[in-house]
Amino acid sequence: MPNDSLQIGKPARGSRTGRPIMLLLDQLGRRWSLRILWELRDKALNFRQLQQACDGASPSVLNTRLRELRDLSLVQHTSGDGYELSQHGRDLFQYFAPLSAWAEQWARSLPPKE
Amino acid sequence: MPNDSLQIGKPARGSRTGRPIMLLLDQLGRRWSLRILWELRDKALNFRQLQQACDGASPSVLNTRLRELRDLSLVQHTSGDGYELSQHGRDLFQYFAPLSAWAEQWARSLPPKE
DNA sequence: TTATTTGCTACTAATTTAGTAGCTATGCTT
DNA sequence: AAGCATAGCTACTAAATTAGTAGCAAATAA
Repeated sequence: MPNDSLQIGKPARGSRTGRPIMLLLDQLGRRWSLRILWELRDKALNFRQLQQACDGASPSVLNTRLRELRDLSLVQHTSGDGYELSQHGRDLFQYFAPLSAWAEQWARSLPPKE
Repeated sequence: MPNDSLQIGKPARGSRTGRPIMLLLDQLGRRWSLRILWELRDKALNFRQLQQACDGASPSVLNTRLRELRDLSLVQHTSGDGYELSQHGRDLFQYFAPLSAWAEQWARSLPPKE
């Protein structure tokens, strides 16, 4: 089982530097990463609940993404409640929390049919 | 030329709702999206400069991504300077600006070799 | 013991992205 | 005007990622 998780120091996919911000942008740019953090924002979800919350994302990608996010200490798996944001995950989420409101405004200003 | 850009109201890839936040998370979860916004954060870059800044991302994806981001009014193409963040793009970037510093802290706290 | 739930793994198909080449339009420069 | 350079791509194939479906093993519940 190959582990393709990102690592500090080890350059991210398509980045030669390995700088933390690049690592982060790379990870968040992988499909379902942001969504997972979003769905776990205020409650733990078990694997299948999370899968549903993510519109039925396939278990293989979801599992891969969860492994990566756990490796990066953004998500953790508890025995009782399933998956939840770790302390780092919650810290990070602070920055994204306002995005929902922002997106509503933004969307209203977009030209229709687009 | 098929246009696969995301649209408000039209559900995002893998989302049935079409809610703006889902649209946004979907777009930002596409490869190079976040990176492009990041690289354009404080200066305009022309196509090839942007390509270099993005570690040589292939022109085909880059162009696709730029088209999507332009459709979503996050990036704009000026005749003189190339690509730059639009007003919306700059607004959005505000939320990401602190991530670099955050990522540095986060990285330090990660277990080594991981 | 049997059934359910949970967290996956395995596999193939489809889609996305990478990588490379090169075309077109525009603007120099000579 | 002819040639060269630059910018913004398009086209194409190959590789990698993600989707979609089936189902298994361990833990829990009945």
